[in-house]
Parts: sequence; structure tokens; C-alpha cells
Amino acid sequence: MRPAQRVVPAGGLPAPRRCLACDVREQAICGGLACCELSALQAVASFGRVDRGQSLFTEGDAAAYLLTLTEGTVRLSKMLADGRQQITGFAMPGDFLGLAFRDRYPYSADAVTPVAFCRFARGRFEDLVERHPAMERRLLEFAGRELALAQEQMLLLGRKTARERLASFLLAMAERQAQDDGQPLVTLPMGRADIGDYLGLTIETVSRTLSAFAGEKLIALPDTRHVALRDVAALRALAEG
Amino acid sequence: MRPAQRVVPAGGLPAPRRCLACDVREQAICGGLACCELSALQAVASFGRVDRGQSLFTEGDAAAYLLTLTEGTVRLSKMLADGRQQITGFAMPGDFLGLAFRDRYPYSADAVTPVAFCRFARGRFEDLVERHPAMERRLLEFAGRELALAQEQMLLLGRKTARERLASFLLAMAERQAQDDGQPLVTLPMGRADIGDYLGLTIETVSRTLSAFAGEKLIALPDTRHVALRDVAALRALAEG
DNA sequence: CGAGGGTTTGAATTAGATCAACTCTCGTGG
DNA sequence: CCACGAGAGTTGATCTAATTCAAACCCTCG
Repeated sequence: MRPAQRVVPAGGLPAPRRCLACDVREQAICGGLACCELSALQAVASFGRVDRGQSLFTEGDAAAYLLTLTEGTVRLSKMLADGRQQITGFAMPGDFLGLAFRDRYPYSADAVTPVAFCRFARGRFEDLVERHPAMERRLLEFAGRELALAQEQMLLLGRKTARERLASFLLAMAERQAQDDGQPLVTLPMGRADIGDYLGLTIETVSRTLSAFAGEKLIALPDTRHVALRDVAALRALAEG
Repeated sequence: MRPAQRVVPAGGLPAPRRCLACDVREQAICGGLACCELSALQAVASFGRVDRGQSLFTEGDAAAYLLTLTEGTVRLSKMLADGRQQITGFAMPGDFLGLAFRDRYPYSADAVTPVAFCRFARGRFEDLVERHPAMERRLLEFAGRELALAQEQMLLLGRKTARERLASFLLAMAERQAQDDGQPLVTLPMGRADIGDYLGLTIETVSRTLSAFAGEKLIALPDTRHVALRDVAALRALAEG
């Protein structure tokens, strides 16, 4: 893991307007809250940024803060004693980090790109949640979605082949970046190593499989950070077995 | 995918006393509720049983009911088009089924042993939850725990070897059956096929690995449904990499 | 006693990992 | 401006853990 986090105080908007101006408010837990709830939330929030490669928090640390991601991509990962790691997910703008509500973070969160976030002190956030059932409902909704994703990923990791895993991954990324044109162009914010650690594969297998897909005209690889899905139907058939 | 569920109306205790007499109330979502909440919950509950091998619900079905398991073991699984399946978890007494709160069940639930449960119609349950924030909090707590378990399982499926998976599984089962004596005797309610589908392995690999553990005196196998953990420390070392 | 499920054990096969070499890109400094 | 080096990605050859295929084995139950 790289150097620790250094939270940069936000410049820009004056505090009272910040949440209302937030791009990701509707997708985030802040969405659908009454305006008094929103301002209560804003009162316990602080805004921050970290550079690519820096850590937001580390597995096993005391869980002092909960975060809503507003810009960038974050890698969530768990590690074994000997250094093998599994990425359990990638968080993107609007996602909430810290849903498990445990004393210690059960996974690490590292910035894959430059990242901006809203940070809530855990104790104050929990008090707030206790007083506002609407927030609790919203969190439960988020947790349910996460849980369904996690179960989908277990199916992938336990039973799918390398080709099926990559096909599933590309389709999931396309869906998240949802521009529903005929041939989606997916941007990969993370490198091959992170894709491998997410799919339970090695770098080499990821690279080989993508090359194979390109050879079969299922995708095109204009550069290492972009994938054009040329045959979504075939990819979907692969992904579902 | 055996015959469908047939809910047997509960005999036994008269309705008003049922929840108060329930063995699993403290572990289940029903625990820690005020007594008025408990009786509201009881009002929308019906009790049922199914035999081993029967299905409680199937992936993709409309999610009409949510359940609390009171006796027995349930297998939760997702399937690919060609029949490969991944078991995402085993539910035991006190566990709640249906946390994802989606319109359709995202996985199937099948009885591994004879099973008894409390069943709540989804709509009525959600109304109830809306009116009782304490229940919402309790559900969030359950969802957080499930999420942490799912992430742990992703690490297992993505990065652990067969030996490490089996060691982790045996320790987790021992913990769940928590009788903290020196050499825990674990009962396996499920067969080798289910263990394999849970750990992302084949029946043969499960069987071979257990035999190898027995050969190394890490465990003893008095019969196929029981495992005595003879060297917990070594198993733990294995499980953590 | 014999049939049938679940389990174990053995031999052959293979998907993906590992080890290794090479390429490409990009940023730095001579 | 170009040489250089570092990091990321690709490609190739080999190896291996786990799967697959196959054959017992061993209970339980009619």
C-alpha cells in the first residue's frame, strides 16, 4: 500500500450550498432526503481529495469515518497474510463506503484515480441515522444492492471460466457507464493487475483473454484503458454460461 | 430443484405465545424489539415447515415472502444457464432470508435438512418496517453482517487454494456451532456436493482434501457428516494463507 | 440380498498459473 | 531532440492444482 491519505480541505463552494450543488447527490445516500435531513448530514460532513494510488483507509484500521465517493474510482480489497489480494469491488461516484458498520474496516480502500469524497465521522453519522429513519431506509437499500452484487460475484469467482469472467466484467462496466448506444466504449480506470485481482485471475490471463476476444472480434482494444464492445450479444451469452 | 414448497400450518403453541417462546428470537431480527413491535410482527407472520430437499423459493420467482429460519439448514444458491451452481451461503436458525428486498428472489433457497420457519408477506412486512425504525436498524445490522461474510467468501473463492478453502470452511462451521471445547466436533448438515458448490470446488476435490487432512491428523472423520478438528491452530494457519 | 444414493480413490486431462522474454509508452534529463 | 529507463502490458513455453472421467466402496433400506 502506498502513502497514507492526506485530506485536502475543500475550497470552492460555501458550505451551505455544497450538497445542493453536488452532482452525485441523487445516486448517493444523500438522495431522496428531506431538506432538513440533508442539512443535518452536511453539518457532519467534510470534503476531501486524494491522489491516485493513495489509500483512503486500510483493512483492520479503526473505522473512524464513512465516505460517499463524489469523483474517481476506488478499489476495495482484502488481503491474505502472504500478500495475495482479492478486490471485492470498485466504488464509483455516488457509492457509499463503510456499509458494514463495524468497528474496524473489513477491507482497504485505495484510489485508482484521483478521488474526491464526502467524509462523515462515524459516531456523528450513526447518531444522525438513528434520528432519521429515512436515512436508515436509504442505507438498507444500498446494503441490499451491495449484497446482490456480492452474490453475483461469488457465482463468478466460484463457477465461471476466465472468458466468462472477463465477459461479465466488461458488460458490468458498460452498464455502470451506461451510454446505451449500439457499441458501448468502456473506459477502464484500473490496470490489468486490478482487473485480475477483482476476477480472481492473473494479469497474464486477463491480457491473453482480452487479446483473444479482440481476435474473435467480440471487442476492440483502441488502447489499454478502453474497450469497445463489438458483439454485446455474444459477450452476454458467454457471461451467462 | 425438488418438488415445490408446501407450507404446513403450525400446530403447537397458541398464536399469542409463539414468538415469546421462540428459541431463536434473540438471534433473529425479532430480537431486541419492544414487545408492541414483536406482537405487530407476529400478527403478519405465519409458521411453516418443509422437508429436506424441498425448495423454499427459487431464483427469479416473485419475492412474495421474507422468512426467518427457526430450525434446520437452508442452502442459498445461484445458477448459471448450463446448470453450474454456486452456493452463496447456508442459512441456519435465526437467519433472515430476503434481505436484498428486490421484486424477485436473487437466489434459490432449498432445505438441506427438515426446516421450520416464520414467514412474512413482503408488503405487510415492509409496511411494518416503515413504521418501526428499530426493525430497520436491526435489518441493517443483519445486512452489514451478511455483506462482510460475502466479502470474506469472495476472498476465499478468488484467491484461496482447495486446502485453504476447506480449512476456512471447517473453522467457520465450528464457530457457528460454537461449543468452545478444545477439539470441536463439527456437524455437517450438507453433503459433499453442497460443500463443493459452496467452496467453488468439485465433490472429488472436497473428498480428497478432507482425506488428506485426516491423513495429516488435522482432523478426524468419524463419519461423513462429522468432522473433529484435531489441530485448530494448523487449520487456522492454513485458512489465513 | 440387491439396488441406489452418496462417498472415496485412482488415472488422465486441462485451464489457468508461473516463469521468462519482449514490446510499448511515456516522462526525464543529457 | 533524442537516449534512456521504468512501469505496464503482451506473448510464449512450461508446469501444476484442480477437474474430469472412471471405477470401486459403503451404507441404508426395501
